[in-house]
Amino acid sequence: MRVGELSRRSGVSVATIKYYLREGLLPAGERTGPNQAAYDDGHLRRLRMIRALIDVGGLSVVATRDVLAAVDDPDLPLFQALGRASGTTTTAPDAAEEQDEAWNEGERMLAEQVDERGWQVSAENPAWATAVGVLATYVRLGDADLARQLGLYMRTMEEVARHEVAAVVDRGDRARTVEGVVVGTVLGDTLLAAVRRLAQQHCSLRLLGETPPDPEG
Amino acid sequence: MRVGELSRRSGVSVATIKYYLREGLLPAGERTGPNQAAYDDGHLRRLRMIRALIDVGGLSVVATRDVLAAVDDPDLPLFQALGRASGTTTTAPDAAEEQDEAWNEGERMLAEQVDERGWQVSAENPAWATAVGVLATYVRLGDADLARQLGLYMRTMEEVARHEVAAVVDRGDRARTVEGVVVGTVLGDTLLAAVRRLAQQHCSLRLLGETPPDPEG
DNA sequence: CGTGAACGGATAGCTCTACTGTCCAAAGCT
DNA sequence: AGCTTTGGACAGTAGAGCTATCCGTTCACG
Repeated sequence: MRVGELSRRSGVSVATIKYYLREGLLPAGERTGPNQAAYDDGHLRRLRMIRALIDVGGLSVVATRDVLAAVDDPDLPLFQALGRASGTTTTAPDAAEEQDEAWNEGERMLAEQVDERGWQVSAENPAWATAVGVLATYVRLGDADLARQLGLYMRTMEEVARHEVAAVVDRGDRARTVEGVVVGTVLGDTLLAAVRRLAQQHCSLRLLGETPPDPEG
Repeated sequence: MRVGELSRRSGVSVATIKYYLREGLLPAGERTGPNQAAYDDGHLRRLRMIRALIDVGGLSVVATRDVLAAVDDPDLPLFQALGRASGTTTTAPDAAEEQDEAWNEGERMLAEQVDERGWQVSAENPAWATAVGVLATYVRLGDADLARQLGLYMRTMEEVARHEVAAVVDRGDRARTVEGVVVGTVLGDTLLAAVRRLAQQHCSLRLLGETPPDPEG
């Protein structure tokens, strides 16, 4: 198919498809002439993934490009492609921030918990800096007791991750597998956050007896 | 204190403080003359919160304004202020999207699980639409089996929410409590996502035996 | 074979967000 | 008195994410 059909079938405008081609999110079509190219179902699938990562996952165009590059790299260990994803999701802290007291306190908290739970993680994982940054922010805001939730978060996320990783091993096609992992991870963040809000509503109704927001009419 | 000191103590430039005042994120200082105003520690705390929500939580300026407005509204039930927060975090789906098959499928999945777990949540909660949107996206991408993780997510987030809600009830000052809840919820999303990445790395090393990314030198 | 739409490629322009800079007259400090 | 700072208004800026236009093919159809 050519770009017009790709546009019609994906719901993405031709101009935007051209933009994604320029930015390297979408691989070029197969050349069929000096200035003609053909696209296939792979391009269509890729395009739908791009829109999902951007619209639903909230990734930037650059982050999306990097994540997809990791998907396409056959040498990258599976979940490492994902560290890549998370690194592009959250902005890296500037060097200045890493030198203050709250940062050290946050890092201490995380290291302690990681050690206690016997997690095998590398400090190079961008998620490490992100987590420390959040904990440091709690400390700076004087809500350090919020950081006590860290143990709970680690316990529950370990269970989530165990299931997610287990659900992935039995697949065949690597490309499809990686795609599934990326989508599951990026969109999973959004889904988890939404489910958390629903759970909070449920639990606050249960425990605090706040009036339900439903006006019943 | 006046704006210069507020700037020095918060690390936010005077120009940006003026901008936040204009945009209604920061309440005006107490007038001490026709063109003079005084700010207090409350302003400083608020300013730090604004930076945390924007920089760490990833909220937009407008979303931050809305969340803070909910914090300031004494009539709003506690965790409903939060639904407000999540509503501004994720963009609402356009009406067109809600009419397609994948959307209905997603809504069916969520409703079934919510019913099964006996959750008391209202469909007006913006998190509902967000969750359905993610599930619908899974369906559209042909990764509907990812949606099977929904039960897992709901189970774990219920535990997280139960602890979070319980940790909140014993506080005294309502304003401080709401602040803590907002910070905990918004930054908690970021922290949970980062912890999930670390857990995924840990679990994938454990289960799949992928080589650790640490180059050891 | 002619003709009008669609194509790829390049480049310029647009809208929105989140600031940043400049100017002003009136305080404030010293 | 003289320099800085203030509150307030408003213009300008940089980057993100498209969108529009132009150009010289190329294709599809009569």
